[in-house]
Amino acid sequence: MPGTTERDLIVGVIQLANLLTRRLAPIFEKSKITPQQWAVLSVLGESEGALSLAGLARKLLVSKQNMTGMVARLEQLGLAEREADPADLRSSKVQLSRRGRALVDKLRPSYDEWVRTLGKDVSQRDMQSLTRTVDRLISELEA
Amino acid sequence: MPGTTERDLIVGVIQLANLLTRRLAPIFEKSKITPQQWAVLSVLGESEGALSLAGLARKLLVSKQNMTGMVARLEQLGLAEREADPADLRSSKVQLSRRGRALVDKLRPSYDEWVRTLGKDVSQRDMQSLTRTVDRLISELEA
DNA sequence: CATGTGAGGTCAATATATTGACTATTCGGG
DNA sequence: CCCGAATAGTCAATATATTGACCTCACATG
Repeated sequence: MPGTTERDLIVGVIQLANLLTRRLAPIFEKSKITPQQWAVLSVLGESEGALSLAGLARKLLVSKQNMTGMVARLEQLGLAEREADPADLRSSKVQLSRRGRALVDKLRPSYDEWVRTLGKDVSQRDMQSLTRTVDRLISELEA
Repeated sequence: MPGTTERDLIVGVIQLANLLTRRLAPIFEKSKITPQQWAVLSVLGESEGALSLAGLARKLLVSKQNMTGMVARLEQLGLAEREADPADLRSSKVQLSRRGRALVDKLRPSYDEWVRTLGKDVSQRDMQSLTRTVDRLISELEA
């Protein structure tokens, strides 16, 4: 088959992740946040009460060191707040600031709409299959 | 459904990409290269003749600025070589060095084996569906 | 053949992400 | 009760990735 550039699944997933980030960025650009920052804010918005930094890192499957920086930047932007955890002197609790909450509420509809539009060239069945398989592979690789 | 933490497809794909990179790293660690460097070397290994930096960037769907750095590091490692393109004074051609070629040949089997083992908890049908849908979404987002 | 557009490449700034190394605190078992 | 192991967090180094700004060269159109 001449001309068929076999795209490796691994390379494909990494490229797709980069492309998603790139295409998503304009939605958040006016609010001066990045898609990854959105992911953190979104988790914070859905969590009852505050989360520890390590808890956030586990939920988003990134290293705690990475989360240290992410939260520091969100704090810098005035979107998240940290306070000491009285029950554990090592730990701190992170939560949305009032501005952070307002931003999440404001951006949520645009984000959801973008995600809905995403698979427009792909059948709903294939999109559901994709989500399921991605979750399975994540579980496999986490173990 | 209490306890069901809906994982967003976008977030899932990004997490999967990060996990794949993390789990793949040990294969390349002894050779002092990263999974992304492997991707570049692999493309160079399969291409007839040399590729321009911009051509490499297009093939791997990253910015030319990123590719500048990637190739510089591969050159630093003695795995790739650049030479001026006589047909275009702006451009240069990148190709594997002898050491680079040897490294690709050496690592190829381990990489292929790792990829084959990847979907062991997932049916072959779902893996093929995944590959197809990832490619479709990439096309959609590239447009 | 001159000029403007666009393509190839680099550099700088910044965000994301990893690991390694370290401190401080918690917690379980002897 | 105390001590070693595990957990929470930080800092530093490095790779990946983006955009913006800029230079050089190619090429088409007038």
